[in-house]
Amino acid sequence: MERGSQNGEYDGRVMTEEQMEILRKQIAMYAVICGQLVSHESLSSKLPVSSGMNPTGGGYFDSIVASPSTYKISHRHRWTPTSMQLQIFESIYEEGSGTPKPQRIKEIMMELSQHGQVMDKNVYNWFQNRRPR
Amino acid sequence: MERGSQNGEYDGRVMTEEQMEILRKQIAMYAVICGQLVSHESLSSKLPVSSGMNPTGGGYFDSIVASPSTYKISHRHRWTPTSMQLQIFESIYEEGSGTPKPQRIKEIMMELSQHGQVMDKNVYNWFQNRRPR
DNA sequence: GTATTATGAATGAAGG
DNA sequence: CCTTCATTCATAATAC
Repeated sequence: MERGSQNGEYDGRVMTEEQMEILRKQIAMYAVICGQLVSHESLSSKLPVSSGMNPTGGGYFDSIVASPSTYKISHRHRWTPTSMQLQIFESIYEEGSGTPKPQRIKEIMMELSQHGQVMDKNVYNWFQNRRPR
Repeated sequence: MERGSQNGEYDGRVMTEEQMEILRKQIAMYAVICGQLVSHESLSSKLPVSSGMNPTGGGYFDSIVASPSTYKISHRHRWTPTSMQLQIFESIYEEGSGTPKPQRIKEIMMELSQHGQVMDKNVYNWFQNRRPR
């Protein structure tokens, strides 16, 4: 569907088919590895893939991003509101009543999307986080 | 359609942010599972088990997190399922309809406790939270 | 380039 | 169930 932008100034939602293919392969590889590990859990043998994953609690995306450098899809893992969106957020926040209802969230999202890409969840999270901090 | 451009337009977009998120979660989960299984093979004595260890109630990833020395893990205030428990949760969730009855909760808790400390309430909460999110 | 801070996001738990 | 709050984790932004 339309995402409300006429200016193409964001690139966070772009994924090429090459990148999708990498993801597919990674998932397939993990599936195979897990299957093998579950089946032969007691038959310890060295895994060929330890470089591909980062079990030390770190990045989800590292192994994806760590692919060939021709990808322009920079590290836009996390949404950041534009300054205009922030102003709107703040003014709505001022007028009241905590975290808006889902219907209201949707409306706010629609308004914000005039000023940059945004999803319902982003709006929800913003209000959830705004109050305590 | 041409889609060879690397100039910053999104003409090659074939995947939405939501879809990317799903893939990302899949990969993350596999990474955790693999990490857990690998640890289990080589460091089986360090796995959190039900034998009364881990009084803070969280198996968490302690066995796979090569914990940064500066981070204090000792007090974990909220329960976190181990990856093995998560697998069990998910498979039960797949076959089931909604939140289980108290008796069933108890059974599930017993099974899960083979893989880390857990209480009835944790199981209940997990099923309560699983659907909306 | 590395360390720190601010804040987006995920999720366990409580309340209605 | 659904909504709300608290805690924690991850990371973009910033300071060093």
